[in-house]
This record gives sequence, C-alpha cells and structure tokens, in this order.
Amino acid sequence: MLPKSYDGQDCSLARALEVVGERWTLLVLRDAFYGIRHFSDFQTHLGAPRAVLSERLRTLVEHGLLTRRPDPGQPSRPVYALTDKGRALWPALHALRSWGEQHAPAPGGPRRVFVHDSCGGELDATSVCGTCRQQVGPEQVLASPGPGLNPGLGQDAVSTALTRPHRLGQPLTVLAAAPHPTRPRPTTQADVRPTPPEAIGPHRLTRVP
Amino acid sequence: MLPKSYDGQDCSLARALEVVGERWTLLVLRDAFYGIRHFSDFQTHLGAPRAVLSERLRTLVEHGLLTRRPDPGQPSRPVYALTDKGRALWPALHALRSWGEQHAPAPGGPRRVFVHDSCGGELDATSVCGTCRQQVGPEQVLASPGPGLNPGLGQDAVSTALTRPHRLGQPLTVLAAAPHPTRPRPTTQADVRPTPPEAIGPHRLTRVP
DNA sequence: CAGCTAAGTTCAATGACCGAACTGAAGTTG
DNA sequence: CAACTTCAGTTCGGTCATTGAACTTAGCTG
Repeated sequence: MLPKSYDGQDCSLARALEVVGERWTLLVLRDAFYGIRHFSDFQTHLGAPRAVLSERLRTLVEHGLLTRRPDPGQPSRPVYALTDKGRALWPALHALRSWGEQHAPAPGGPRRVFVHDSCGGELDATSVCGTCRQQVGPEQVLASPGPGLNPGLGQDAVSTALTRPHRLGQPLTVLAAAPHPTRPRPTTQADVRPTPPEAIGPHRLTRVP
Repeated sequence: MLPKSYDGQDCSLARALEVVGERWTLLVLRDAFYGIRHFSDFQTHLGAPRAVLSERLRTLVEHGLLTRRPDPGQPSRPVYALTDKGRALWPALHALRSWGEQHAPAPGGPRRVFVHDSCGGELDATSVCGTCRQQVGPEQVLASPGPGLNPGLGQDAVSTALTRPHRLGQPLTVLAAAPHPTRPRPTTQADVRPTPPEAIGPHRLTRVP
C-alpha cells in the first residue's frame, strides 16, 4: 500500500481522508475559506514547500473541491476557488477547528472568532449558532480577530489582510499599494457581487514594496 | 520544520491537526468509537503497520484522547479507551465521514448507517437527527450495517463483530450464540447503562476457522 | 515445559516532505 | 526595448516517515 491511500478500508471516513487527509490539505482549504485564491498567497500564508502546495492544489482540483481558472484581469495568474463540494467540507473543518480551540487552546485565547452574521452569536462545534440556535453555513459566517491574535506574528501581506473582519468564502481582493494605479484592477467574484459597504466587505491585501 | 508539525501556523485547526492529523490517527479514533480496545484488534481491522499503530496509540494517550490501562481480567493486555477529550472529536469525525459519504460515495450505498437511538433518524453532517432535529452525541448513536456492506470483504473476526448493530463508545463484544436484532432497536434506558455481565462476557472474538 | 498468543520493537527499503535553487512566462521600469 | 520584477510553478539532494517482515518479550495453556 502506498503511504497515502487506505486500501483495505471500506469506509466513508477513509475515502474522505484519501482526498483531504494528507498533510497541508485541510489548511489549504481553510485558507480557501478565508478567501485566499492565488498560489503565492497560499504559499506565503502557509509556509508549505511550493512543490507540496502545487501537488495539493492539483489533487484538490482533480477531486473537484477547487477550480483553477485564469484571472480575467491577469490570465497568467490562476485563481483557485472553492466548489460546492469544497464548501460542503465546512462542517468538518469547523468541527475540527472547534475541537482544537477547546482542547488544544492557544495562550491568550483564540486567534479568530467565527460569528453568525445576522445575530452575532458564536458557533459551536456543530455549526449551530449559540444565540439563535440555527444551523449556519460558511456564507453566513464572519471571521474576526480574536483576543489571542498576535500582531507580532504574520507580518506578511496575506496575514495582515486576514486580521480584518471578513466573510467566509469571499475572495481576498488584491489591490496594489502604489499611489498610481497603472495596472488594471483584476476582476474577482467580489467585484461581481460586492458586499454592501456598511456590512463586512472583501478585505484588501496591500502589498509592501 | 519536521514533516509532522505546523510551526508557522497560529491557528486552532493547525493545532488540532498536530494531534489528530497524521496518517491513520483518525481511523484509530473511529475504531475506538466502534468499541475496539485492544492493540491486535486495531491492527487487524486497520491493517496499519504495527510500528505506526504503536506510535499513534502512544501519542493519542500522551495527548489525553485515549487511556491505556491493563485489562482487569488479563492484566498483560492493555485496554485503550476514549477519554472525554477523545469523545469530543465525535462531531469532527462524523462531519468528515458524512462528507465522504456524500461526496466520495461507495458503490451500493454506505457500509454503515448511524441513527439516533431514541427515534431512529439518520444524522446529518452536523450530528443533527433528521427526524427529531436534536443534537446527538456519540452515546446516543447506534451504528448498523448499511446497504452497501460487502460481506465478502473483511472476513476477520473484528470486521465480523462490527457487522452487528452496536452503540458507539461501547466496548466491542461478540457473543457467539446470541442472535442480535437486525434492525436498530428503539432506545430503552437499559441501553444507556452498562450491559449486564452475563450479556457481554469477556471481550472474545469468534475466530473463523 | 513446549507451544501459542498478544503487544509491541527493530530494521532495511521505499515513499513523502523540506528547503533552496532553478525555469519560463508575463508584466513593469528605466 | 532591454533589464528587472513578479508569479506559478518544477527540479533536486537531503531528511524524515511509512511499510512490511522479522524479531523480542511476557504471560498463559495444553
């Protein structure tokens, strides 16, 4: 048996793990929920070797959890985005994250908190809102900095962009920091369906020269 | 960075994956929920190399998800059992299993179905009973053979024992003579309590000649 | 006491992962 | 327009993890 498959197991969990059970894969998907869409942004935020990241993205596309499409504004820059199949992993991802928060807590409290957009309640391990008791999917979840967020860590542009409140699944919009916008702004999903300004919109990723 | 830690990640999901993200670990925990408690039964059912299984059980004990205690009847035979911390992984484990069932389905249907003991409803990805809409923990879940169960595979004694309906978390017991109900029974309070000794006996598996 | 079983450990071969360097295509700058 | 930069990977040698088989240790059992 290859050290990545589970040949003898005839079981839904084993089949799920053959798709998302390898190292880095669930963190790639987490970042996709956070709105990261470009190879270099995944790489910056994860710190995974480029070869491994490349291979994980390819298998996630092959299994239909992500799509890989050229960016309309910069066709040479592929955009990775969650499919419905990928978004369906949200309950599992959140449950595992919630267990980690409960049973492997970070000093100072969680780095990020996840709340129901319409009522502000926090979610439990089964994605039920603690306030209104409704099931909440990723589209209704706002991620905000938590009390334990360490501003010293993660000074890169991606981590900085992720310190702002944002809605899960919404693309991270990449804007050049340069005062003279010579480059055409890439079109993203956020541009097609912009979040109202008073609500939580897409977060901006400012590049430091 | 060692190929098992996620040093740069300051995130609850990464911390969870450092505990349960390695190969075989979640399948070991699945088997623990199924009631498997002895090294050789894990090994038979998983087919993992003994060295890896030994290492995974040790780290699960170190992290407090399992206990390792001598069997009262046979002190030289350690018994591995879930702790509360391990049982708290149920929502994550079930959500991942449910995703696999939905999005990486087995031909012929699921091998096992998980129903709420008190009403017989099936559980969704977030452990909510489809019939009574209640949150269901592992102690209230009965696992039964599903339509896709392949009797040809897994002729070993552990797999045979697991083809009978059983309550999650309860030690796996096999009675050679006593016929078991083929459908999940509605809940009675007696099911929650420890099974009387005369009904369970020592943990013996019937060996197929 | 010889044989059996359960629970591991040891070991050589293979595969996966890591980090750094490299490639090639496209856009940007002087 | 040539040099430079950015991006999205690929290549590669060294290290670590996993595999499968053989071996060890300890307590029964006939």
